[in-house]
Formats: sequence, structure tokens, C-alpha cells
Amino acid sequence: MSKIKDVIQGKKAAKPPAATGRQKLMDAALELAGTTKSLASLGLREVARQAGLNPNTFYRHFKDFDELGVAMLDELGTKLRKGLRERRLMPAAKGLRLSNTDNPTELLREAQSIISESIGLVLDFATEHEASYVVGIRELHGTSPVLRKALRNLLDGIAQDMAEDVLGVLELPMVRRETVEEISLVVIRQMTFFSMDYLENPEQRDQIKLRAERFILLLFWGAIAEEAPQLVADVKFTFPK
Amino acid sequence: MSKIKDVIQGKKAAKPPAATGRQKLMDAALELAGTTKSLASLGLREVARQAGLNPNTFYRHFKDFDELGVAMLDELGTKLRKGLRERRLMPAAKGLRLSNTDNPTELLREAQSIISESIGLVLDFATEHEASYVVGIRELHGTSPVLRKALRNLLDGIAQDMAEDVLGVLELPMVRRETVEEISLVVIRQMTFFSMDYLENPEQRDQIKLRAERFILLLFWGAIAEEAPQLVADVKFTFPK
DNA sequence: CCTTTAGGTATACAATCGTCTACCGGCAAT
DNA sequence: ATTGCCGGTAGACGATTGTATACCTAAAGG
Repeated sequence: MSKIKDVIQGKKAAKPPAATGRQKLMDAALELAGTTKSLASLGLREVARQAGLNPNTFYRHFKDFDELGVAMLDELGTKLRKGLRERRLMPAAKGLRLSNTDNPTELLREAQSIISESIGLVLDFATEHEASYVVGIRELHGTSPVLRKALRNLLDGIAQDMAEDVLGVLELPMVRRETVEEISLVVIRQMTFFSMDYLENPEQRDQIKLRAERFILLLFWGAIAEEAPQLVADVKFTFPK
Repeated sequence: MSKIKDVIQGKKAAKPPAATGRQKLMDAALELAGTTKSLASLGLREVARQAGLNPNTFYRHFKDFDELGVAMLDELGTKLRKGLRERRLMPAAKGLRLSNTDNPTELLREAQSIISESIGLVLDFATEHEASYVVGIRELHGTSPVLRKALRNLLDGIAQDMAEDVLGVLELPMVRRETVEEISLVVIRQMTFFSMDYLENPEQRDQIKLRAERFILLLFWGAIAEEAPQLVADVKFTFPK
């Protein structure tokens, strides 16, 4: 029972169920930015058209494109951090506290498996939310200072989470807190490269994932070697190849 | 003695001396992209105006914006790799071959100073060519597949250089070639982050540089610990703090 | 019941855009 | 001496852009 006007203008043709105009705009922007252009280079009319809305409606919800961008990245960040936080405590819930200094070899073997799992979580998330993910990484080095800062903060926050995980769950007793935080930061940043490779080369995913794991292990192994050299010599531990 | 037409249209007002139209366009694009927008979002007329040229002149030299971008990044890449290659062989020329396995402590101390120098080279380059550098990193994650691929190849090439440096000059006997190549790649990629931080936070440059050095040391230290654990325990070597 | 407000629409305007066609001077080669 | 191209300009085109003004409706609040 749609009115003539609606038919002419193609209204009410939203994709999923009903979505608030704001969300429609964000979805439209995501769709366009994911395939074609960068967020900052999108046209106001362009997104409005894609959303099936009047150009002016844009102003009702956002005044800038930066504002829209921040909202989008906000959504992305929330989803990501929630997703990671939800599952990251699983080892702790399982009562798995790896502070066993008696058998460091076994400790490291467990640590490796946890790292592998975490990497898997991130890569899975990237795969499932490819569009948002790519847009996010794009804006990380993009032209808008506002969005850049927002992305930096997101990554830093994730790095903090990771550091706390390592310190809390793994309880690596031989590595200083400061070092763990430093490692977490570079790991999270490096993951942007790994995950982009992962998305762009589906046929090499296993290998890329392995590389990422090896990278992290190298860092922690280096840290352990720095602060507890004797341990390294004693433990029999081979890297995955 | 400029003609009236020229005055009206503001011609002949090129900045440095005489530049071929092609170069003028590239400079103009760089100037605009460095401050305001992303390469892909630049307007043909916009750059032509900035270059003091007729819009149509653009077509004489490039057919795409991708083509202009490739040319610019080509220039950047050539400058960068040349600059690095010029100075990278200095240690070798000095006859400094660090394959002294008798005194690994001293070896590592030298290695550290070489790393520090190399990092300095990269950061200095970034500082001296800030505009081009930032644009390059921006396009590394940008929207144009062509430019992305070009940038990837550039980084990969630099990583290869670095790997050969490490293998040739340092001659770390205990680390496998494959590992060195892997480390070089992640180091070069991580340097994009470090160098952006470096440019954006001039007051923290010393600290950022130190972080970068520590990062690299961690990786190599980890690799050594992996493949020659006993060495780590024997050598007395403290990280810079 | 009246009024405000939030979300959406229609129309209009000046500016900018990419591109097409055509013209022009210099320089080199035939 | 003529031909042809290379780099540059001029002008015009239709399309698209961001924004301003004004109108509409449904819901909420008093």
C-alpha cells in the first residue's frame, strides 16, 4: 500500500528491517567507503542517495563528515573490543593460570597456544567485518586528524587490553610490565598489516597467521632472553615452523 | 616585461626556477595532498590551478590520477632507496665486519650502534621529505589498488635491502637467513608507525627513536635466543633504557 | 488542545567538476 | 620548406556538488 510518491522516489526500500535514518546513513557510507572511496572523499549527496534519503537529511544527524566517521569508527571499535573482551577471559575462567615457573617449557607451550587463539580472534573479526575493518585501517593513516586520533586511541586501548591479558592470565613472571605494554603496542600495530594481508590473500591465510604468531613469539622470547637469559638456555622450546 | 595576459592569469609565477609541466603538476599535487586531502580525492582542476596550468594540460602528461600518483611515489621511492643505499655501505667500507664470534658481547654492542644509525637515517629522511613521506604512507593503505601495490613493493624492496645489510655487514652467524628476512619485513612496516609518531610529536623524538631501536633489538635478541640459546645466557648485554 | 521539536522532503542556486573540441606556437625531422 | 607532434591555452557542456530556505508530518510535552 505504498503511496505513489514513495514508489517514484524509491523510499521504504531499506535493506534489512527498519533502521533509523542515522544508521541508514552510516551503513550507506560504509558500503561506499568499503568498495570505492575513502571516507573523507565521500560526497554528502552520494551517501544520502545510497541511503535512499534526501541530501538535507544528512544535516539532521551529522554536521560534518568527520562526525559521521567518528560515529562509524565508534561502532566498529565497540564491536571489536566487546568481541575480544568477551572471549579473552575464557582462559582465566578455565582456571588456567600459567605462572608455573617449575616447568617453563610447558608454560611456553601453553602461552603459544593462547597467542595462536588470540591471533585467530582478531583475524576472524577482520574477516567477518571486512568492510568496517578496512575502512578503519584506512582512516588510521587518513587525512582527517580527528579520525586518525580516534583510531590511534582504539588501537592503544586494544593494546592495553592485550597487555593486561598477558600480565593477568599468562602471568609471565620474568618480563617487566613496561616491556609487556611496549610489546603489545607494536603487536597490535603490526596486526594491521598482517590482517590486511590476510584479507587480501585468502589462499595464504594459514601461512600469514603463522607468521603473525612467530612474530609475537619472537618478541616475547627476546624479552625473556633480555631479562632472564638463563631461562632461555634451560628451556627446550622450539618455534612453530 | 610580462604580457598582460600573463598577469591576468597569474602565469610564470612558478616557485623555484623553471620546471617542466610534468614536474609542476607533481609538485602541486604533493603540496595539496600533503596538507589537505588524499591523493585519490584531489581534483584535476585543483592541481592544475595550484600548478598554474590549464586544466587540460593535465591530460598531456597523465591520463589518470593513478598515473600521477605512481610517478610521485616512484620519485619518492627512488630518492629514499638511493639515500639509504648510499650510506648503508659505510660500515662495510670501513672494513667493519662483525662476524667475531669470539666476543659476542662486543659484536652485539656494535650491532646495536649500527641499528641506531640506520633508524636515524630513516627518521631523518622522513623529516626532510615529510610531505612526500606522509603521502606515501597514506597511500599504502589508500583506496587505489595500484598505488597500494606500488607502496608495498617499495617497502618490500627496502626490507630486502635491510636483510642483505644485516646478512652481509653484520654477518650474524647464528640467525637463519629466512628469519632475518622475516624480521626485516616487520621492522620496515613497523617503522611506518614509528616515523609517523616521530613526525607528529617532535618533542618526544628521542624517546620514539629509542623505542624503535629497542623493538628491533628485541626481535633479533629473540631470534638469537631461538637458534642459539646458550649464547644468550653467556653474553652480558644490556638493552638501552 | 496547542505547541514545540525531530526527522524527512522539495526546490533552488552558485560553484566546481571532468571532459570535449578547437586553436596555437615552437621545435625537430623529413 | 613543410610537415608533424608536443606542450600549452580557451571556451563551452552537462553533471554533480554543498548548502540555504521553506514546507510537511508525527510524536511528545505542557
